[in-house]
Amino acid sequence: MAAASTRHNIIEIADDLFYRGGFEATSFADIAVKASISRGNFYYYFKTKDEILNAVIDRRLRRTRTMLDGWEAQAPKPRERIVAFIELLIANRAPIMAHGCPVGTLCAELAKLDHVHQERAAEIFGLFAHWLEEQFRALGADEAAREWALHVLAWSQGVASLATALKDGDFIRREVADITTWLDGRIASLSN
Amino acid sequence: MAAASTRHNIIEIADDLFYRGGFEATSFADIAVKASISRGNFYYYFKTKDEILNAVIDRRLRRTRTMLDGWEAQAPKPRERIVAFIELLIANRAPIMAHGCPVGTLCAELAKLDHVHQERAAEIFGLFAHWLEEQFRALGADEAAREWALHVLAWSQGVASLATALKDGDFIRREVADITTWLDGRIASLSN
DNA sequence: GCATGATTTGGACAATTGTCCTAATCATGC
DNA sequence: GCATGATTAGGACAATTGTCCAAATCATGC
Repeated sequence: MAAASTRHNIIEIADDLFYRGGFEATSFADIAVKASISRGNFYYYFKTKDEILNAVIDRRLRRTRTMLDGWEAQAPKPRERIVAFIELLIANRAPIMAHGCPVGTLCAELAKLDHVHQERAAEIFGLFAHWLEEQFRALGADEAAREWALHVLAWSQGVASLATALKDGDFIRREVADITTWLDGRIASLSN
Repeated sequence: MAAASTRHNIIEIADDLFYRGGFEATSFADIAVKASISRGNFYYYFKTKDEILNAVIDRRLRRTRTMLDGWEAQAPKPRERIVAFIELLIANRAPIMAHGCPVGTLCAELAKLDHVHQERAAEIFGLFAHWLEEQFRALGADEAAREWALHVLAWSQGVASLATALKDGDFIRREVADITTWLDGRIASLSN
């Protein structure tokens, strides 16, 4: 296999295992077995565990940007774009109930480990926050744009967190409906 | 030292280390060193790591009940009781920014580990949810009590989660103010 | 002050961890 | 078809993990 594709394959599998089992609990051996390569070959691509983590965070940053760009391309109205974000909770509710939000749980774990890459992981939140802020700004919310963006982000995180603990999928549906109602209320308040 | 107090001391230190560094990342050795006992003595009290985790969850459940009872004793009005819960976020904002919410992060980690005790840990959320529900019921919110209780809980979780990632203490203050405003809005809606 | 059980000690244990190395195998250009 | 560099394999390594044990020390009742 070409080097680039092997490398890509390792990152993809590490990404998935980090999400499902956590960063610390996932070993070199776990990734190597799942990627069907030897541990020695693994070392050829990544010298340390932090290097893989770094690559995984890079991948998530890239994929997040792609997803956000996709929503902008597909939905012309800012409201529909924000709704697309909120409904991620519904689309991913099975994995969320099993393993939580990929962003939130990684940030939480790295905070506990006091890991050097915790700020980089938090950048994924930064992407969402900035993008949501832009959407609210496009809706006409100038001063409140940042605040509302963080609010939507925090709300989603809370829903994911509680859904993981309580294993309640209906709760996600209800909260998503509430967030949407809140959003429309904000939008309505702008035209006054 | 008496056996009961040694045991209690171990649990107390394990509780703190689990919170600050996570369950998996905290080793028997870490706890033993911090508790100033030998690893052998540790084994005298707890045969497996799951046993300590179980004891720590028990302690957290007990302390949560005590805290909730305390709020009920100190504040006669349900609104003030709920506000006391919300303001936990402010009182504990330094540790929250460093290590997240003790309940949410433990539940998230145990979910990833697919740990047998994950339901027991989620019971701590259950205590808060049930207590908040009772307060809303006392305010006159019958049908909505459960929904509002879970909403407050999720909101708090989201604030903690984002504050940990962004290391933003002011964000906590703003969101706590928003939750309080929301609460008063709900209360006002009940008297109509 | 002796006997008994509770408590503590220090280390053994097999397994697993992240890291690192050497030798083999592969692909490619000439 | 040979030489060269990229890729892979397999295992060594010291450290750490959770678990477990036998022997020593302690406290207490008689």
